[in-house]
Amino acid sequence: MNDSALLQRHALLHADLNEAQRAATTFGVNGEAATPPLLIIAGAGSGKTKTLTHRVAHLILNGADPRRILLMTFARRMAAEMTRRVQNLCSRTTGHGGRLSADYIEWSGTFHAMGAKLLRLHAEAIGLDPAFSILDRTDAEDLMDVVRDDLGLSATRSRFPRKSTCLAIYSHAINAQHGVRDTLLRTFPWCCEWEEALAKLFGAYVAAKQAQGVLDYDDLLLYWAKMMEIPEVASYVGGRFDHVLVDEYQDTNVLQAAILRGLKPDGVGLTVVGDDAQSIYSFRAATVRNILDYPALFSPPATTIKLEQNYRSSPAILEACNRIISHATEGYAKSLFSRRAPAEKPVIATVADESAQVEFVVERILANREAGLNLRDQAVLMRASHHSSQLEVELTRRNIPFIKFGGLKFLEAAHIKDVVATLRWAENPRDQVAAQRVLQLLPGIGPAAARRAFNLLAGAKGTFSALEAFKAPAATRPAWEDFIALMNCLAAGGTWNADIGRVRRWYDPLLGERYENVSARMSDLDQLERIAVQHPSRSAFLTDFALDPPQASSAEAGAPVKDEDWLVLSTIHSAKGQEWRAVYVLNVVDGCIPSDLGTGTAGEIEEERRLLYVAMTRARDQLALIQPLRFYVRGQAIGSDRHVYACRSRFIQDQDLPAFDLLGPAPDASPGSGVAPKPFTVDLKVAVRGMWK
DNA sequence: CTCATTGGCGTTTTT
DNA sequence: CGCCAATGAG
Repeated sequence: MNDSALLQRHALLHADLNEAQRAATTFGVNGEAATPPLLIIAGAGSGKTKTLTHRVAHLILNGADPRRILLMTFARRMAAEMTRRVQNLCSRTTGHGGRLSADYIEWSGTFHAMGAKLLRLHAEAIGLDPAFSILDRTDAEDLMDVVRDDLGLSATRSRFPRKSTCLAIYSHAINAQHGVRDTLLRTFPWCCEWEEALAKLFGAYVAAKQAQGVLDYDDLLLYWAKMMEIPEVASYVGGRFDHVLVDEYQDTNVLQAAILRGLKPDGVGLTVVGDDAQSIYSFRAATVRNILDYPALFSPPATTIKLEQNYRSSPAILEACNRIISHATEGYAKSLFSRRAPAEKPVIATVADESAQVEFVVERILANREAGLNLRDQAVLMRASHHSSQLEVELTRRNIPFIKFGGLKFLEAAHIKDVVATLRWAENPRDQVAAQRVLQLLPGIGPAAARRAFNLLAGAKGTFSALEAFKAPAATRPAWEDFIALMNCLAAGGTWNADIGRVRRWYDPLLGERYENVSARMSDLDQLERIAVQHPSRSAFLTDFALDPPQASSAEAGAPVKDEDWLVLSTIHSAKGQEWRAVYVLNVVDGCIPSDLGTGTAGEIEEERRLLYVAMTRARDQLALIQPLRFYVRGQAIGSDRHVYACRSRFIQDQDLPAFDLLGPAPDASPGSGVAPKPFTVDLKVAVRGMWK
């Protein structure tokens, strides 16, 4: 291809970008010269993904080697989407895919996935077992529990933090890089009295992980960061990549920032993208300071480019969103604008209670479908996963297909964990959590026997035949030989295609005895099997499955939904980066948004505000915020009707109301204006919570 | 030591 | 109410 034709094609690549997008796409790309650090502040709906993919394509078309690009995104599916789009752009521009297959961007995924890949690659050099297994959160909690028992901390006159809290504290300490004391003071003040015991527990937890050759999620970042603290290693690893690009930078934590600094100390080749107004993961120790302080990290400081034109939402919706975020205490120096045609205002719908909310949402969804809007163009968002349970019942009853993101994951269903644990134990015989789980599936074996059997194995270098020496209880004996044969066979390896089938022949009968809903669970296992065989090896499958479990749970819908069209239900957190033509936000009341668990500090409240902002900015054409006036108190006898009244979310102030159409009984209207059951407004939830103090 | 039952406690978001 | 942990019977 001659030069002018090439130029034309490149012009094509940038043709549908606005000026700021084009600047961000081409910034610093100049032949062989170094690419200085860049920060792209991308407002909601401003074409962030488009800009980032164009930038990657632009880099490649200007000679960057795709194998030397590191592209980190927030979730695995965003990574897949992005590499696909990069490939499309490249092939569209060069005429053919040529050598620019998306496979060439080998280093694309979440921080955790990239950490796992890098650590496995260098495992031997840094003293890790290359076959390390990865503990998901519940596995890590279980291990924490085992260790806590060993230390005798369970016997304290109760009150010792529960295993999930222990892990949360540990995790926060790692990710924020604070000591136990600081972490407790800042984030878990009610656990301060246990500082010493917790420190001991964490030490033992780390030792246990190392003895068993397992890493938890935090280790994937921690060991990576530790690698980067050694200058030779840092420059070796950093030298592997010419360009490092990070999406959703506002939701990274200090450990991740340290990794980036280690990779690219002078910022050359580094691009980060994010929106400080959409930072919603501080519970995971993410800090908005990362993105705010990024430019000053380098000298000269990194260049900042802002994308402020919103292509997603109608002006009416955008106007409402801008108002909501404008109340944020930290000023966000950004003003989104839209050139889309005007459209209907977003709606605040006041309804009597949660049942009426369900009714309202379902009716609207169906009306929209009648009017030509597919179910998949619509989504229902909520603060907490369980807020949609009533709605799920109703959708099922009416045969409206839906898929739910967030909340309980496929991986967390007990029967799935059973099968995966079996594979994991075969892969890593030292993995105690997996071992205990598998052994206790056998009749007659409880925690104690499982432990004895596991210890037997530890002495025998992990050959499962050692289990023959185990004096199995009478109830176990009939099944024992077969079980050993199974594990031996799995451990021998080399038969990955048949592995799951083997496990299931052994496990399926047990499943019937242990659980209800056998057929639904069986079909989950079928699905697991389908996913599994798409992976080249057991190790690849286990890693992928721990880091990126299938998002949606099929528990609800049973079997039916292989339809083309389905409605999306999602937590606001899981809705990040997505958009729909019509969006419904449930329970826009104080106590839900903001959650009454998240109103401790001013910072927490600000994050809840951003959460509402994220929810609202997902909408393209239609947005409805639903506000039930009363909630039934949970945890009371059936038939009684204790309830509490709720107020509109504090984030929507009276002066914002002109940006909305108000439906139903006027929310927070002056007393006596037709809202019969609402002669006064109080938040009884505070009083009800007080009962627990 | 296992398995079933009772009683108490707390109740978000996720890689 | 639903989960988890401690308790009691076999």
